[in-house]
Amino acid sequence: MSSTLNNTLNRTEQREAEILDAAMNMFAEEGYHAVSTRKIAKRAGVSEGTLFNYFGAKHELMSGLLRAIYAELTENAQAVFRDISDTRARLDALALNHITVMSRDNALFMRLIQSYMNVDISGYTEIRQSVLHELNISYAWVFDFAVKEGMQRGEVREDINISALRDLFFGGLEYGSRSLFLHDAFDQCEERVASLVDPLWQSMRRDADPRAPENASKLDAVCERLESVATQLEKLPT
Amino acid sequence: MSSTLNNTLNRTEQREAEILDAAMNMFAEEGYHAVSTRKIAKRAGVSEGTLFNYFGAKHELMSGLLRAIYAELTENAQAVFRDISDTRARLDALALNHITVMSRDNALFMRLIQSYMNVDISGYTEIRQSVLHELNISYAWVFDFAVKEGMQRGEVREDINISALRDLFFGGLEYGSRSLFLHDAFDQCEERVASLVDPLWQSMRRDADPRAPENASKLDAVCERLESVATQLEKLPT
Amino acid sequence: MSSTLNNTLNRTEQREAEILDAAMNMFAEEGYHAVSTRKIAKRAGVSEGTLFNYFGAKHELMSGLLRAIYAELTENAQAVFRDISDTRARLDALALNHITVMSRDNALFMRLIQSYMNVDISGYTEIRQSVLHELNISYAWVFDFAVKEGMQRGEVREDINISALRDLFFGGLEYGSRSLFLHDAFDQCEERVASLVDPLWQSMRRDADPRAPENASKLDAVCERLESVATQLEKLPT
Amino acid sequence: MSSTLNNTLNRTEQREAEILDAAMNMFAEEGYHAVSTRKIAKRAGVSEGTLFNYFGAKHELMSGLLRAIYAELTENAQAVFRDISDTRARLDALALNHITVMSRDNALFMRLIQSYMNVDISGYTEIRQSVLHELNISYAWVFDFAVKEGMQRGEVREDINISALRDLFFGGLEYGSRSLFLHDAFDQCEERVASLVDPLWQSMRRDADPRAPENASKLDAVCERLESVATQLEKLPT
DNA sequence: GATGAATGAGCATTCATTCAT
DNA sequence: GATGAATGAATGCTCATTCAT
Repeated sequence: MSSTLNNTLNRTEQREAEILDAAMNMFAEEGYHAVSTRKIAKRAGVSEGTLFNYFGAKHELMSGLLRAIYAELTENAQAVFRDISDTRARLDALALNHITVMSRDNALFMRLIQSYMNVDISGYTEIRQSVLHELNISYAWVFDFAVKEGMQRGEVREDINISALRDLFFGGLEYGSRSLFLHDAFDQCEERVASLVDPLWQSMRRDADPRAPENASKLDAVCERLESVATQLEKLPT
Repeated sequence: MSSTLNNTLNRTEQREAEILDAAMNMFAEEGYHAVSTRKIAKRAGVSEGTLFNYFGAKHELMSGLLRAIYAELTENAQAVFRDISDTRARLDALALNHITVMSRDNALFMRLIQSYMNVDISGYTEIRQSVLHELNISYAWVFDFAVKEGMQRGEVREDINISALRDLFFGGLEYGSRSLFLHDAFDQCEERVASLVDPLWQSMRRDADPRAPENASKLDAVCERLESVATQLEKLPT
Repeated sequence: MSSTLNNTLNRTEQREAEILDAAMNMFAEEGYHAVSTRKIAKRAGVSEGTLFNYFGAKHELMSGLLRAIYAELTENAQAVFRDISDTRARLDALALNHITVMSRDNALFMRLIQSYMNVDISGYTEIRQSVLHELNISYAWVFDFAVKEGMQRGEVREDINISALRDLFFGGLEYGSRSLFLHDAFDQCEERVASLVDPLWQSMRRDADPRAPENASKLDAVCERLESVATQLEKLPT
Repeated sequence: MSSTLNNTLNRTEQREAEILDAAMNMFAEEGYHAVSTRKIAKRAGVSEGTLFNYFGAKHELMSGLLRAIYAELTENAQAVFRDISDTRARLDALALNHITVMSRDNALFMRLIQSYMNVDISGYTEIRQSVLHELNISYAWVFDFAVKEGMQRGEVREDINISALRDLFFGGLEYGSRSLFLHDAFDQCEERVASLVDPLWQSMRRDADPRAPENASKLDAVCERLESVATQLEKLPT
């Protein structure tokens, strides 16, 4: 994370990044509520007073963190759109980006998010105003954008339920990320990403499903046979 | 929840259910850390001492709750297997069950789960021993069971990545549930469930995908052709 | 202790003894404040309610215990007076009795006493009314009695400070007992008792100090010599 | 105690001393368990938070106190060794120091010690590691040092049981201190100290005991006799 | 006589936050 | 700008004791 947040700037920005970095690691390791501002300050090498000079409240550390992470996620996504134009390849790249960022620093990002639900939201009615929700919404755009461009290019069908596919996409990635973590299997990240994206892609792509090769070829065989029968019939004298 | 936990029993079981009920609602409304044992006791109409006589620690309220919910989920799943044998129909029913239980009582179950991640798990290394994880694992069986039986009956292909599909299934349901909540759209629960299950089902079912547009048009063409052939044949002198 | 407190009687006395026995062991092992009435009841195999039926308050368990122990101490002391008449031998026997009772059951009696200071006495002004003080006073009689009888028989000097010697006697035994405990040396109990009593005995016994044999015989020699010189001088014609 | 701990220092040391002072008095008056940190903080004029900023736990107040007291005891003892060289005089001075420190501030030091046994030690097996034990051991050196130097100078016999005498010394002082307290007799402190040390000194000193009454009267007789003889000799014609 | 569920005041300790220096 | 001592409300939990059954 250091490398991400600490891109050298002036002194105060440096400090801010150090504090955020410390908070990031500690929240991830122990959870939001288990970490005191005292400990964060100590780990960041500043006094408690200074910490509160930079971030007016503990929960602002959390928002700061989330913003930084979503910023990174979004930045990477933009690069994906710039560099890749095939829709399927874009989805793979977005998924890989998501799961990679979420899993970096010991695979603890999801912990942050989950911690935050309790911090930021003190009643479900408030969820709509939460920082997390706002970020989530604005980031979810990434999936929608890829899919809609795919439609325009004719790669993606128009009659899909985009909202359901989005939920499958992000939900699947979150669970998938957890699975990888639990099996210490981050080296299989790419295969897993492919396995997750594949079913979604099949259900949204315009072209025939190459996944039903058996049926397809059966159908082909039938058609062929039928064709020859028909041809023969047509040749018959009436 | 009340209706679920309070099936009349003896006095102490009644009490236990009342406390669990109060805890359930308050955790859901305000989050685990935001609710004190004091408040839970008051809401349950007992003294704090009594609360701790029933549940030795605050986090045991949480485990108690989770266990109760997973028990219900599992029980319902068993009914699904008993009453339905078609695999696709089973997946729909399991998904509906999941999303229904998760959403009941103000749609806050997911909140509980997420709260719990921070309670139960104070370092990621511990996740494997957590109550939540244990329950999750033992419940996830439900998806695997449906799929494997589907394979035995020849309804489901054998070459699927069951783990990835499972993550998509539960992750998608979790996000889907959140979406429904955010749009106050629980009345569209069934459609949404169908939309979520559909892509997964398409990618695992054995038969050709009738949805695949290419095949569909091919099939249409074949049918048309066949029709005309048949017509001609009928005109043949016998 | 069981054997001491449980001399079979009727049912309720039996119960009372069982509770006292449990309390004794637990107070000794963990200290008065570290043991709850719940735990004592459980160890004694009765309900909490029953415990309070027998002993109206927790601190009465303590008084009960102390009374039982002092009763035993006193009883043993009476046997000493009955069976032994030599004062030095009596002091040795009393000391041995004291240190033995104090050390029995894992050498934890002193723990009880010390615990009790804090229980019973909530201000130093109250010490005079405490059960412990009362028992202490009435038991301290044992030392005074031995010494005073020794005086009457001429074995003990009349000009001693009996109060100071008593403090040395009991204080020395308490510390001595602790020393034995700390060195796991209860097998050397008798030697230690002798070493403790000896200095006190020397300072109170009437007869010449056999410890200063050198000086004593020197004095005898001088006296003898002087006597003969004097006798000779008296015989001289003036 | 105020005078001892508050020797003006900087602000925080001052505060620390104030808290320790409050704790000292309250523990002494009411006992460790009967005093809450709330009350101590109030008496010290600080908030509870501050109290815990200075002393991380209640029991550290106790250790802090004990350390301060033993430090004073040890310091005074060193002065005794510096200023006095006669062994008997040293023992008297050490005893007076001990009983004075123990009795200061309402004669409650022993209360502290005894309280502490229960705080620090939750099973007898732990006694050896307790702060109190450690302090006790390191302070007991004071007696041993005096006695061993006495041996080197030939004032003290070599065949004594130093451990037994040490137990009599400290045990006697503890009980003696209690006696003085119970009789409101601290003005007789010095006589009492002499009475306590005397028996011990007699049993360890090298020279004959001039106190032995028998010898004394014999000596008186001899002196008388010698006087008369001398008188007669003076009358002799030279 | 025995039980054990219920009580609620009390406890040690934590923590985000402030503010004088 | 930085500090860190000070705060005090709040927290999870314990426990001796009571009393309806």
